[in-house]
Amino acid sequence: MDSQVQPKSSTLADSVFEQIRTAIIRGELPPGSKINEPQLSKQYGISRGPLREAIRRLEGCKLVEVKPNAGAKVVSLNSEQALEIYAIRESLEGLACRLAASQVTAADCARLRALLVNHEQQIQSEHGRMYYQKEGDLDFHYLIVQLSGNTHLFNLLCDELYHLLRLYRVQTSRQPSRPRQAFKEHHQIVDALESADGELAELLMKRHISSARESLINKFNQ
Amino acid sequence: MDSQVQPKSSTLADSVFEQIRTAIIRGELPPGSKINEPQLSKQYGISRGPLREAIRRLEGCKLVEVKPNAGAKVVSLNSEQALEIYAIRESLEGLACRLAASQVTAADCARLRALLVNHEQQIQSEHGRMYYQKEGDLDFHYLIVQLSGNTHLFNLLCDELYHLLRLYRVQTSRQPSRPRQAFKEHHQIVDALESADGELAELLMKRHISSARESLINKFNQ
DNA sequence: TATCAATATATTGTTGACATTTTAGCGTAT
DNA sequence: ATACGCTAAAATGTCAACAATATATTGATA
Repeated sequence: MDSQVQPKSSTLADSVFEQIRTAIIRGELPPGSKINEPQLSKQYGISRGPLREAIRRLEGCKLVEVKPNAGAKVVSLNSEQALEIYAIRESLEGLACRLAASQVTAADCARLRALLVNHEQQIQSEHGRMYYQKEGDLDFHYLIVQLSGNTHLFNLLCDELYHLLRLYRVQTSRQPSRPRQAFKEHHQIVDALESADGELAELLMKRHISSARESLINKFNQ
Repeated sequence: MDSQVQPKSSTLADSVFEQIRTAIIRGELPPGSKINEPQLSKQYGISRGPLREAIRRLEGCKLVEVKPNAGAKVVSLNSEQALEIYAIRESLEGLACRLAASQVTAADCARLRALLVNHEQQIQSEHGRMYYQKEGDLDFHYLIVQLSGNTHLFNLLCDELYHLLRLYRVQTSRQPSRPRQAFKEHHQIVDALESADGELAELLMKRHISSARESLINKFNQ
C-alpha cells in the first residue's frame, strides 16, 4: 500500500527490478507466493509495462517462474535443489580460489584478514551468537570471487547463485552453524592464498563448502 | 522485413524471446549490433510491449546488454571473456561427470557410445572435415550434463554458458579443431563412467575441456 | 450437503499513443 | 575543411485502454 521511494536509477524497470529482488531476498515476497501485477504496480507507483519488464528480468535470474496466462510466482527451493546449488557453488568457489591464488597481492590478503577479524569480533561480542548480520561470511566469499579476476564467475556466483541460496535460507529461517570452525577454515584458505598455493586453496574452499552442505543435510535429516 | 511464423508458444514474449535468441546464436544478429525495437517489432509482427519483455529476458541470459535510454546491444565476447567461460565450463562439466559416474546405467553409456559412433561416422564420410554440424560434440556434453541429475547445473550450462560460447564461435567463425583427439578423449570419459569412477571421469573431462581451451589460446596467439 | 454449470470478476496479454531522450542532419562561423 | 550549435527525426521509456484467459462466485440440481 505504501509507495516506496525509488532510487536514482534511470529507468523504472531497472529500479523496480532491484526493489522486487530485494523484497524477495528479504522474504517480504515469500517463496511460492504469486506476483500480482495490479497490486505491485500500485505499490511501486508505476504502470504494468515496466513492471512486467522487471518480472522478465527476474525470470532470467531464476528468482521467479512465469507461466503463460497464470502469472509469475516467487521460486521456491526444496532441500534437493538447495543441495544442487551447493554442489555448483563448491565447484565454482574452488575455481575462484585457485585463480585468486595466482594473482592476489599482500594487500588483498590483508583485506581478507581484516574481514575475518571484524567478523570474529562481532561474534565474540555476542557470546558466540549471531547478531543481525546473519551472512557475515558472505563478504569473505564475495571478495575471494572478486579476487579471482574472472568477471563471468563473479556475476554467476554473486548475481545468481548467492541470491538463490539466500532465498533458501530465508525460507528455512536458517542460522549459519559452526561459526568457530568456519573461521578456522577461512584463515586456512587465506594462508594458502598468501603462499600462492592454488591447489591447496581450491581444496580447502571446496572442503569448507562441503562441510556447510553436510551440516545442511544433517539439519533436515532430523 | 519478412515476418516469421511463430511457434505454438502461448505468449508472444516467450515466442519472440526464443526467435531472437536463435537469431543471435546463428549470427543473424551479429555480436555488438544494436537491437532496434521498431524494426524488430515490425519484423516479428508484434508490438513493442512483448518485444521489450523478450529483450529483458535476453538480458537475464546475458545475451544482450541494455543501457538506459540507449537500447540493447547483442553482447560481444572478446577472447579473454571466452576463456573465462571456458574456465567455468571446465569446472562445471567436471562436476557433471563426477555426479554422472555415480548413477549412470548401462543404457546411458550405450547412448553415449551411440552418439560418438554416429558423430565419428559423419566425420569419416567427410574425410576428416566437418560437415554442416559444426557442434556435433555438444550432444555428447549435453547428455552427460543431463545424466548428472543436477537440474540447476543442466540449466546453467545448457541454457546459458553453451549459448554464450556458441555466440563466440559464430563471432570468430571458428571450426572445432582436433576432432580425432576429441573422440579418443570422449571414449575415455565414457570408459570412466562405465566403471563408475567419478574422480577419473571428472579429471578426464576437465583435461578435455582444458585442451580445447589451450587450442583456442593458440588460435588467437598467432 | 455436495457437485456441477453459468455467470461475474479479476488478472494477464497485447496494443497504440504520448513524453522524453538520444541520434542524425544541416547550416553557420572560424 | 573542421568544429560548433541548432533543428528535425528516430528511438526509447511510460502509460492507459482493450482483448483474452483464468479465477471466483453464484445458483441450480441431484
